[in-house]
Amino acid sequence: MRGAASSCKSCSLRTVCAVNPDELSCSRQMDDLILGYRHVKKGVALYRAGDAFSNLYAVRTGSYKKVTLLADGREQVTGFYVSGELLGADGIATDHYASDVVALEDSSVCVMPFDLLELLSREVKAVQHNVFRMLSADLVRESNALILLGTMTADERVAAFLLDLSSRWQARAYSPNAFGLRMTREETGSFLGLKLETVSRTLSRFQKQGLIKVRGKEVEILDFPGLNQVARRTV
Amino acid sequence: MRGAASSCKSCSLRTVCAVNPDELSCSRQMDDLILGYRHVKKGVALYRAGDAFSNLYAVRTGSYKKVTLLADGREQVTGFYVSGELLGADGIATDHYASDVVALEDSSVCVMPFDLLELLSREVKAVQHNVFRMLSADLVRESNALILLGTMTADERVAAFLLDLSSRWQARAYSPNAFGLRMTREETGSFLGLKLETVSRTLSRFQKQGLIKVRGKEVEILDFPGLNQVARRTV
DNA sequence: CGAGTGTTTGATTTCTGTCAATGCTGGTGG
DNA sequence: CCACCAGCATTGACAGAAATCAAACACTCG
Repeated sequence: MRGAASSCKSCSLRTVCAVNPDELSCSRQMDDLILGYRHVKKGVALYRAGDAFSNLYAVRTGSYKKVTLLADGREQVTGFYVSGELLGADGIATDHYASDVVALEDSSVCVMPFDLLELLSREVKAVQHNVFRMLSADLVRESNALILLGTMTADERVAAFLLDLSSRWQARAYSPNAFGLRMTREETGSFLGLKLETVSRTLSRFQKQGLIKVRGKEVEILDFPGLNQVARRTV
Repeated sequence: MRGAASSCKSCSLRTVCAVNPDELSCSRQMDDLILGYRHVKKGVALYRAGDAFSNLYAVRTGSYKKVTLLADGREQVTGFYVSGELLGADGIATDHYASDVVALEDSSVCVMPFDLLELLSREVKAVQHNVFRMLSADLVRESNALILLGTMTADERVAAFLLDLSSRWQARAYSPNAFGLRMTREETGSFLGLKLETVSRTLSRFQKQGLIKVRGKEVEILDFPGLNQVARRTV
């Protein structure tokens, strides 16, 4: 467990926090912003729906699922988050978080007290701009998820899901060809608006078609153009 | 067409712009912010995906649909917007709008140049806080739409849709019992992830069940508890 | 090594989409 | 003012995709 004294200069999220990672004056101020790290064990909630809102979080390590609950107990995974992504923005509107965020593996976050972030946003234009951009990017991400759920078939959803994961790993300098799914088939299905059996069947069929190789949670993409075609994207 | 000189004091959106509508100093500053009004004829786009981002818009009168396009030409309605609601936030992330927004009837918006909004946000804490809240509220709204598309049956979607419209009309001091749908069955279906025939059938069945009365675009809710039950909400 | 969770696969059902025909309504122009 | 037209809505019959129910299998973690 790292202390609050850790510097943002060593944080892989500097590019998230600062518009320009070379902009030292900014990242120095980010040091004031990051209260510290918080480690979250697999299966444990970073926060729960209804908790009083006070912090935004930036994923440092590991991965998380965001789960939204219905009144009748049904729940849906509304997002997966990996390093560099922002958590907690759904709490700003009502001063209470609107969802549960649970670690899919042992993970950690940077803790950013929102009042400090507001303060810093007022002082440093670049920080303000970046906070707005992060919130807006969240909106765009959710819009894309809406399209996925609203207009796509099961095949298209699974293909798009794999390609999305691939590009996110690539953006983090990991292999876009082979990666481990952190989530179960059920969680994947919940996110994609499908049942776990459908996800499993679809992955199996993709394998038969030579598009991918699956073995449990390990996935390898063998045919990107083919998968893109299934997802009906223009490469 | 009103000019830029119009005052926010006479704008129905003051409660959106200012945290506290009585806070005159704030609303005076909002006058500087609102560049002016823009009228949008039925069927005309307020902005299109890819347009350079420069303004946020607050709906003054009328109603709008937000449409997101897929690469292959398919499109989905990702939201309906009425007075007091915020448009354009999806453009912040990339400096280009990510969707089309089209007026469903002759409508108007307040134009808020984003750079001015950023400036004012840095100067006035209350404005900053409110902008964050509006963006966050957008996120929560989209999360709810995700749940609708991800876990609900056709009946539940249509019931939830009617109840959502009802509460939005009520919040604007219109009758929550009877209102006119501004959107076609096809647009409704696109938003709900259903085909227009399914929407039509479901509405007809709800009417047979005595839950609502439909006549074309006119809807009257006869049995709120019943409709809530169909939507599987806790009143 | 065993228990329990997670995954795969199969058989069947159900819901929603698709295709098709008809009807309504509001706007336009003669 | 009325008739016509085009877009929108309703309804029916049928097909198809994904859910459900069910069983067996594979990991992984004590």
